[in-house]
Amino acid sequence: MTDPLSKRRLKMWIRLLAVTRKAEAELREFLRLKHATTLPRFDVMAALYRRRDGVTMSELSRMLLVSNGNATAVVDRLEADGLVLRTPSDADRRTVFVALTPAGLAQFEGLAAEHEAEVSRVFGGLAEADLETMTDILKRMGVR
Amino acid sequence: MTDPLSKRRLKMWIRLLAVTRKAEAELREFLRLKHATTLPRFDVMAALYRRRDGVTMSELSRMLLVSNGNATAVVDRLEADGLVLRTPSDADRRTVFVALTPAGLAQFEGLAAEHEAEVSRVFGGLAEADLETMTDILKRMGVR
DNA sequence: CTCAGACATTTTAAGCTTGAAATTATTTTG
DNA sequence: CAAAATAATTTCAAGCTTAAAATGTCTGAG
Repeated sequence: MTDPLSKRRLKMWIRLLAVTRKAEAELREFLRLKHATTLPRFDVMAALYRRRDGVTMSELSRMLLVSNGNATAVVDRLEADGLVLRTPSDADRRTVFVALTPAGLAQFEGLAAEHEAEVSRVFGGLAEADLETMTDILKRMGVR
Repeated sequence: MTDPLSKRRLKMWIRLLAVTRKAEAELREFLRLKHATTLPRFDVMAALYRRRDGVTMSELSRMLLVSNGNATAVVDRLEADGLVLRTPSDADRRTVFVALTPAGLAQFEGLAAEHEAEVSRVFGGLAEADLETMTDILKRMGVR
């Protein structure tokens, strides 16, 4: 009666993908309507906020799990808007540090609290016990 | 000591996104290297396989949680490759049915088993109890 | 019957994303 | 030291994705 293991894994994956996409779509809409920005821009700014002293482009793309070409493009647009700044490294002239500008920091701080509230709303239907269990299992699933 | 609820929801979301992106990246690489295709193409073909008698463009984009413009673009490319076929509806000339061609069906059947094996590999590290728990909670989180 | 609104799809413009190639800089090693 | 390997970033072409506008079609209220 029970599906073979591989089929159950497949079904779990399909659900995982559906739930994630749904939540992503809601967050994207929130960022667009309420803050005229996008998820990739938010992700980059959040990474730069966590590492206030600056990160290299490579670190940034590793943190966000995106290609470095992608990081370049998003940072280009944020830089054009004056929200982030590139600074060449003195020690290694291949390396570039990226950091939030004061304007970027101010914008992000306004955004962060509302983003957290929105995430909380999106997952509001999830029972607290399930929340802890999920976090636990996801932790074990690791992002090595 | 414990974070407020909204912070815990945020942390869960960040982990959920990371795990999903990691798995997606592995599947994308698998499809590209072993089968010279992409995840969006696979997703469309899988949807058409599940509904062998054909679906409309609107149904397709709802099934995949993507915009209808997006569905149009992916179907365009699959159609150019002879893997899917559009058929105008007799009853309603606004409507178009999309279905796998025999070539598309053949390709997908070859793909599906290997895809399932790959998903199984990607989530191989997940204990069976955790797998069931995840599926359960994801089901409750619903994709209303 | 008609035409205003609803509906299904495509088109468009802009941004996102990727993998690969190109560029520039550093490090290793013969 | 010079050449080769490695590394960080950008550029490129192609495909993905979205929201909004455009196009063509249908339906029902008057």
